[in-house]
Amino acid sequence: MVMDWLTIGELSSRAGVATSALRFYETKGLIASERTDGNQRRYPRATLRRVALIRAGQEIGLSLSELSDALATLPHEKTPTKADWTKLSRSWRNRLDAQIQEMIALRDELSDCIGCGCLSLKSCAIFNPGDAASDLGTGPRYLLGDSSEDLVKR
Amino acid sequence: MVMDWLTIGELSSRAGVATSALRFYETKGLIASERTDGNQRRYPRATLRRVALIRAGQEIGLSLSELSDALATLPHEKTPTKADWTKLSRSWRNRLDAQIQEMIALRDELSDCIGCGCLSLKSCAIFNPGDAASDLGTGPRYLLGDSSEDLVKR
DNA sequence: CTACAACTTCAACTTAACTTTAAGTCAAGA
DNA sequence: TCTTGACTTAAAGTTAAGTTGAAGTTGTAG
Repeated sequence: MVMDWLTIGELSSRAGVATSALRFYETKGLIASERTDGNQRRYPRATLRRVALIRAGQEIGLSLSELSDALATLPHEKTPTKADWTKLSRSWRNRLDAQIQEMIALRDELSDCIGCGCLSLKSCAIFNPGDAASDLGTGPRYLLGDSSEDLVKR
Repeated sequence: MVMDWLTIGELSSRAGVATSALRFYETKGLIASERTDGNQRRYPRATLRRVALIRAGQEIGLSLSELSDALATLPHEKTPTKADWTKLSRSWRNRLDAQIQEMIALRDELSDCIGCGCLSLKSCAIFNPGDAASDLGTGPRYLLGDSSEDLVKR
């Protein structure tokens, strides 16, 4: 007795995602459903894989809005093709690679720091405002004209 | 004319952190200040380095509450010793190393995925609920008794 | 002594990704 | 038919790490 349409509860337990999250994804346009006469959601089976992609993408570090863009190219009612997936997974892997490179660079800087004991912060890349400022848009930023000299004195 | 105490504005521009953030850090106990007769904050010079440590720790991916624990061992009014810093930076590097290892594992799984085209998700570690569930406490989790079979059929 | 920049507190707002609650409707087994 | 459990919506709550704004006070240069 294979169901072609899943209730939100079925999708929830099979995909391992709370119903509230599924409704939330739907408001964001990440997934889509049809309605019964009684106004209840029914999801096509392909949504199962769509949700799996969302989870995988989040694992990689993608935000829902980024995922929204990525999934926009895939059909809602059909399982994505091999080509679809190859394209997606390749770009995700590249992203991961870049993230890994960044973290390795950070670790190497930190290793240098340990060596210098950070009693002379001047030589310590991790404390260098110039570097640290290239972070997220919001949050603390180093102001123009600042130098790490200030951290060094005394 | 070296000042031994910094106003919040001075600390802000020298550390590259907004005054609002500094007040916020103070409410969290990450930094501490004395007050003038007129109730204005004055920070000891060592706070400069403390804020630098906070920034560096955030860069590593630590939350403020984790940093709170880490900084709790350091004196507020004095520059940390070489031993203090060595201990801290070593543990941070280990943490970074672990993060890097996790990401490399994820990338390798994803690489396998690309190979298999993910038309047989069964062999695809990245879609495996058992793995994905070991994530953050909040957010979507895979429920007991689920298997990735559900994602595979059809 | 007067301006005015810099400071003060407190409360409300921001974003992401959901969860929780309230109040009510639908579906299905006994 | 009745009784549950599953579903519906809308609004409010959650956490992190701050930012913003309002209303008032302090410090200092001229």
